[in-house]
Amino acid sequence: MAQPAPKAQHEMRQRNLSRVLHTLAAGGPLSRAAVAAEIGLTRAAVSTLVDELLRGGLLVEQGPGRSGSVGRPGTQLLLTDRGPCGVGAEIGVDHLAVCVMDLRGDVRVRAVHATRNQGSDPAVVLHALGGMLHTAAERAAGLGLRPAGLTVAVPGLVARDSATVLRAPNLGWHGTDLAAALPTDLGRVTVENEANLGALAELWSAHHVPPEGGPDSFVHVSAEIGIGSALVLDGELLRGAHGFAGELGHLPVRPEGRPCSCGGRGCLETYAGEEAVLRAAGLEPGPGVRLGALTERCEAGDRDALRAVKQAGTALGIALSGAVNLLDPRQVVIGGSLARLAPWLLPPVGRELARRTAVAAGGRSTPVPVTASPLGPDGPLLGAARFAVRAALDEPAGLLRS
Amino acid sequence: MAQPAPKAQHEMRQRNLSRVLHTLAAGGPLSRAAVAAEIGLTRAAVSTLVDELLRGGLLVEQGPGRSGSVGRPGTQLLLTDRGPCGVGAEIGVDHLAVCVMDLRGDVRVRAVHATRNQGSDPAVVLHALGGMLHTAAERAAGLGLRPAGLTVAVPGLVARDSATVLRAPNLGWHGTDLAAALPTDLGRVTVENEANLGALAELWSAHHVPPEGGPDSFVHVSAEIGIGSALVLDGELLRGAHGFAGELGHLPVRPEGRPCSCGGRGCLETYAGEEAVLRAAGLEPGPGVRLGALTERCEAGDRDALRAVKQAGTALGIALSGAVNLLDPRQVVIGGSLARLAPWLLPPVGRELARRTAVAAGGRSTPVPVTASPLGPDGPLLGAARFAVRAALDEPAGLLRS
DNA sequence: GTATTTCGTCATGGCCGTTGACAAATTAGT
DNA sequence: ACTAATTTGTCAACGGCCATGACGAAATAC
Repeated sequence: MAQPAPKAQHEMRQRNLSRVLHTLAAGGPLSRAAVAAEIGLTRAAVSTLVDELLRGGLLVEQGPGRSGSVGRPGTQLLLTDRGPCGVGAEIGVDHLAVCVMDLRGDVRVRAVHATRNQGSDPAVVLHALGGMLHTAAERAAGLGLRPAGLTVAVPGLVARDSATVLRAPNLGWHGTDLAAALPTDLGRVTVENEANLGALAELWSAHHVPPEGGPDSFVHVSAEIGIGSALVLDGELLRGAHGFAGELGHLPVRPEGRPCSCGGRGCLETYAGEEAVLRAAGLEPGPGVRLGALTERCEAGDRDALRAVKQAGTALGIALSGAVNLLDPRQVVIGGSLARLAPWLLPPVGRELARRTAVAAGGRSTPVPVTASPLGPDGPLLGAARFAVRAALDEPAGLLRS
Repeated sequence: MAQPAPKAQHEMRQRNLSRVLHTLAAGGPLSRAAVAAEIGLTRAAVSTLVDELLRGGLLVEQGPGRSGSVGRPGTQLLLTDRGPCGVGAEIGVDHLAVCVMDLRGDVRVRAVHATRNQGSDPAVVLHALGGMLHTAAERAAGLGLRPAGLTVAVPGLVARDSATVLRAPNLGWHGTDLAAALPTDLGRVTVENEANLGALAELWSAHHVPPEGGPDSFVHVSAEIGIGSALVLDGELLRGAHGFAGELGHLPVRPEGRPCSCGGRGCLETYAGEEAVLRAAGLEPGPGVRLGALTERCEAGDRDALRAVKQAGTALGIALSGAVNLLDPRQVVIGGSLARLAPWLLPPVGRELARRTAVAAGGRSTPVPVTASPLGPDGPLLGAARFAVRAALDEPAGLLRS
């Protein structure tokens, strides 16, 4: 009674419109007939859907395209590069970043500011971010783009309402409602953990080829100051009952080992966290001394650095073998700023995984492949923007102009 | 062209029929109006759906029911206790079991045979099981029930096709196609890991109350000879990319500890597996000497037994804290034959979890609750039967008679 | 140049949920 | 006891949406 009963028919139409959009987003230019074959509707039905999307300005027609096969060539359909777009933002420990992505997935506007956000006042940071978003939106408007949604990547735990930062120790924020403090003219605001968005960027990126049978599953490891991970299982991000899933950094690696700030003992973070690794390499952690410095030393062949990374890799491998035994993912992806350490990190990780999962997981002959994400540190920002784009494609009704 | 294009309209109808059935399965007797309110359709639409299901013999009307509120009382609808039913079977290490469940979820026929299946010939065991299924189906027919599907619980890894047992070390089976070797007159045959079915039984059982906001997430621990677990995340069972998810027994607990049969070191199984615990308690593992014997000693206050269980609980707690940090479940459930050890197992498990996850998981004040499943060793069999029932309810088209 | 194949469109039809109204059955109030 | 109010289940009319089948259009194959 309260709400006017969701009309199952309209829902079906919306879903089919959305399926056309997603099919074109995934498969490049396609003809109506190809779309129909892909989503299992008839050509006639797809025609009406496409007409509606063309009139709404979400699709454009390219002239007849392919030849090489018999029959009349189809008119190629493409998502527009004008009109609605997604906006992504990233609040890092030492930078702010913003980018605007059109429906095709191309980044059209991008800006980064180096700032020091550790222990900062949320209001100040969010004001600065708001300014960046404002100028980015203006530049987008110059390209004929209008923002349809904003997604913000933060290095911390986000409540399941996707609006409030519960705990971001590296920023010093607790219980900050970002959605309320950011511009309202960019559409719905979604806040998400940066590791999660990095994993989604990996899942949705063009280089990522899903396995033959259905959606992918992988563990995506990243490291800002702590060690985080994101779990993509059957093509879906696992957020956890409270939104805390993926705390790889606190998997016990040596149960009675070093005490950890979390109150436990022997957590992965105390062996492979940034601070621990830097110390092991003989570097004094501090502002400016981050993983980048370690990477340089490794590239230079510094023995202490190499040894420290190897030890961290071993610890990471032990924790990951737990995750692999538990989740049976198709692969493990090293992303974020850790990706740059991959040349030295992957061998020990792979070694531990091979030791500890080969037979356990049912005698599979080849252990889980471990790869480094080519997106590297760009993952969270790109993932945020694409998250906004996909959210827009999910609701065509709100996008159709006129 | 090959297949006649799935008609999206029929699919909608099927889904709505199924939603009516599931609503009644979950919510006991309801009126048409109540069903309509529950699934968000109009009363008129639900009326046509219900008529179809009544004519098909899947529902029955009870006389007008509730009073106590104003207005005309609705005629109560109920799933039939005749007609289609689900069949569950369990192949254990030392028993075979079969049960028949009607659409309401009531067990109507049940049979257990003690047999020794360790290292057995699959053909012999499956022949015996086939005989039990045959007599169970006959008894079901006497009650007016006709089997609509069979689900088999096995203590081993099952391929993602849900038909083939890849590896069941306790039975000594490898690559056995069960679906092909069982009676074909019981409907579609599904094979599933017993731990997974135990977890689903827990998820679907009447005593299980889902959290206010959406579906539940939990880790369900069980132990046949090895230590297995099943992961229910957001109301869905996680099977893993190869069907091997939940191998809790091979999480590293002491990375350089005891060598494990899997080739790794310090796996949970080497500390908390049945054989390890029995030895630690001073019992010689062997046929007939199983966890039951240990339970008796604990009940009798045997110090060695109590100490062994406590140590196992500590190891289990360490492994589980890894799982909890990674997955952020709403609770941990101890099921299967382990449930009987719960009085002695839960304290050390809870202690380790409290130490190692309290702050890590974002400062939540109360650690994850750990409970014992009241279903105990019945879980897998009941889960199998209910799995078959739910599969039937998912496809009303195949159930409607005449 | 004709046959074949494929594409996109059109008119028709069927299915299905909604809308709005109505009779039936019960409770609340006088 | 009688009326008003409320809720239930049903019916007829309506509208939306996809399927069907046929058609012209545009390319290739022989």
